[in-house]
Amino acid sequence: MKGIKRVPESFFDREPRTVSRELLGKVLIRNSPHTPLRGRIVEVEAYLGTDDLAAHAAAGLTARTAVIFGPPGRAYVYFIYGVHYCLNFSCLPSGEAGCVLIRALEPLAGLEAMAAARGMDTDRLTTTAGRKQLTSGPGRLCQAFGITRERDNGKNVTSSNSDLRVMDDGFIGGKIKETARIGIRKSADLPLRYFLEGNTFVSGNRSG
DNA sequence: CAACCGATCACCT
DNA sequence: GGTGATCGGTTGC
Repeated sequence: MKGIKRVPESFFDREPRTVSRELLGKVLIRNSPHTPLRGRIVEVEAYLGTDDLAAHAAAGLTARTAVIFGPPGRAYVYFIYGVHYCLNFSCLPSGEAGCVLIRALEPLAGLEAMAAARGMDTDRLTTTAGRKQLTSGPGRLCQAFGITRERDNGKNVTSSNSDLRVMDDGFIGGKIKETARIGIRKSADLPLRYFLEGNTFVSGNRSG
């Protein structure tokens, strides 16, 4: 794997908004023995500390939110609507809350395994619309990468010991667009959603 | 201990 | 564009 660099833990030891912008274009990697999975991060949302009423951290430090208040660069995985998992990365040092929700990936490698994990026919991978179904949306990308709370919550995504990692392949993203976050009711007006403008794999209909 | 609610998706019209 | 599925975490009684 040439030209691919690890992302240091200090990358995540910053404000969620800063981490959000710089995460765009980075690569999420699942190292499973037979089929490594890779996807480029194209859409994220920042969730702030106890002041951000839309953030789980607003509930304070509980067993559920411990990862958000813990060290930076850890996977915070939660279960939502009784159906889906969502993947976040913790930001800021221990004792301070903040995280970034991963909302969409552009699939790069292991697409057939992702389709299998999602129960999709591999025939659909021949079209862009079909490939978009793999990882466009927080619940979808978790299913494609086999991400669950039981398996991944608390993992250090900057550690070479982890099978779930964030890497930098040198990709230079285009223009970053900011909008309000999706699917929340509280603090819904804050512009904390970030995505690569024009990228096909951004969730929803909006890509520019 | 019971009730409530949600950082979603797939399928329906 | 509308809505049901489905369940863990939190809160209030």
